[in-house]
Amino acid sequence: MDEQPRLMHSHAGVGMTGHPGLPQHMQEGAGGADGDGRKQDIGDILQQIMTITDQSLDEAQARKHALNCHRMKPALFNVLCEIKEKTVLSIRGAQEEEPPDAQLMRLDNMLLAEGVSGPEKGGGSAAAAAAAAASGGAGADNSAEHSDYRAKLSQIRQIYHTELEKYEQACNEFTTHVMNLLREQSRTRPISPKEIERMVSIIHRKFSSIQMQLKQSTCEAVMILRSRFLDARRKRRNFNKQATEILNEYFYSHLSNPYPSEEAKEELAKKCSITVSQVQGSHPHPPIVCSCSVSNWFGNKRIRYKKNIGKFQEEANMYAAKTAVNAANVSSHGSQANSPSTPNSAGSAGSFNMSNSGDLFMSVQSLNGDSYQGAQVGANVQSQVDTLRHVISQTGGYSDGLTANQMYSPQGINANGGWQDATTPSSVTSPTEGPGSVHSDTSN
DNA sequence: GTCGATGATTAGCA
DNA sequence: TGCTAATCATCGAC
Repeated sequence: MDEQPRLMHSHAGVGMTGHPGLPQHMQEGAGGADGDGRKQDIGDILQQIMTITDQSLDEAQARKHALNCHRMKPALFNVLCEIKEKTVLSIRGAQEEEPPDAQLMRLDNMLLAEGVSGPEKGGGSAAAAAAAAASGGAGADNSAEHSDYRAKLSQIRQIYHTELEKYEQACNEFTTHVMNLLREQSRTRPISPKEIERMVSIIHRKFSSIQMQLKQSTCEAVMILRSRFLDARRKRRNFNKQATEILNEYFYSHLSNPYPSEEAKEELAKKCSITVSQVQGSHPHPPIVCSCSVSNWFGNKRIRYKKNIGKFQEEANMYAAKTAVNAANVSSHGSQANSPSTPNSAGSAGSFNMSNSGDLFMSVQSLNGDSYQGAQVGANVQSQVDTLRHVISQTGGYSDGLTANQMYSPQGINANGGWQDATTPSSVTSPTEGPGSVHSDTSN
């Protein structure tokens, strides 16, 4: 392998005036007595090179060896190298000078930031932290999501490193192979060490472009994972039946003013087990159990109820009855169960008690009321109203305020399309204030 | 795949 | 700041 440089150097500087490394007898031009003979030598060598492929392997090997040992070989090698250098390589060289790849740097930075490359971060990546912050802290369900995220990220990281290792190994192997091949080839072809170096750098570039693809794919995978995780909060999860029932109970029992206070919302959220995964992302203070979804729910409910009262009538009816029955039960047990506080009122939990009866009355009455817009009151409503009246009269003694002749506005919605007293919903006097509030509600 | 229901988001308003 | 209204996007039944 090292024979070539040695051969080259052994002839270098021997009588060279023009081409370095070219023996003097080759530089003396066509003139002179032995000029023709030298031309003949070169011609012979070239001829042998040209016909080398036509020969058998053994013959070619022998020729090759003869050529390698030929006294003119180093000089010829140098000349060819020089010519090659001046033509092909100079063109190549101009293209090879590239600035450091900005995209590769970006990818590297991103992988580092995501914790895929570089030292492994104990708690996952910055993305995980950001995701945690975005989803409102460390809820129980979130920790599971985080661990899931971390596990997947770690998987990506592992794949990335395995692949990277493979690429590096393949790159080294291929480089060594090519270098060996070129060195071997340089015995018979004009391949200078410089060109070998250049070839190595070309190989490295090719491999780094493959590496960049790997990095790009990894970044994409991380982005997908991250977006999936971060957008999880955006995904809609239906509340379970129980939660919906609790919210509906509250809504229909506060129909005149379905604007729960913050405390009531939080209480409802707790009761409904509405978790941070259902938190509206824009809210700055999401507690572990958050009322934001409750706000959403009430907002949606109010709108949808108002838009299509008739459609919700049956539901209203059902919850009114349910609430009345609950109230009856509470009363019969001689205790006042607590329910989530009505707007800005002393709150209570558990099934909704008689404090809500004012709304219930209104709801029930409105089922029967002439002014009820679009109410499709079924034939059973009247009997239900009677039953409820009976129940309510037993529980709270509010029957005084409840007469079938009373006119109620459509479920508390005024002529302007808004709820009565809904201009300042959260500060409105609650119907829970007592029997008086029933009148105040119903008077609307 | 369609469609209604429904939770979430957004702009605009008071 | 909280509400309404419109809209988006997803779920779940069919």
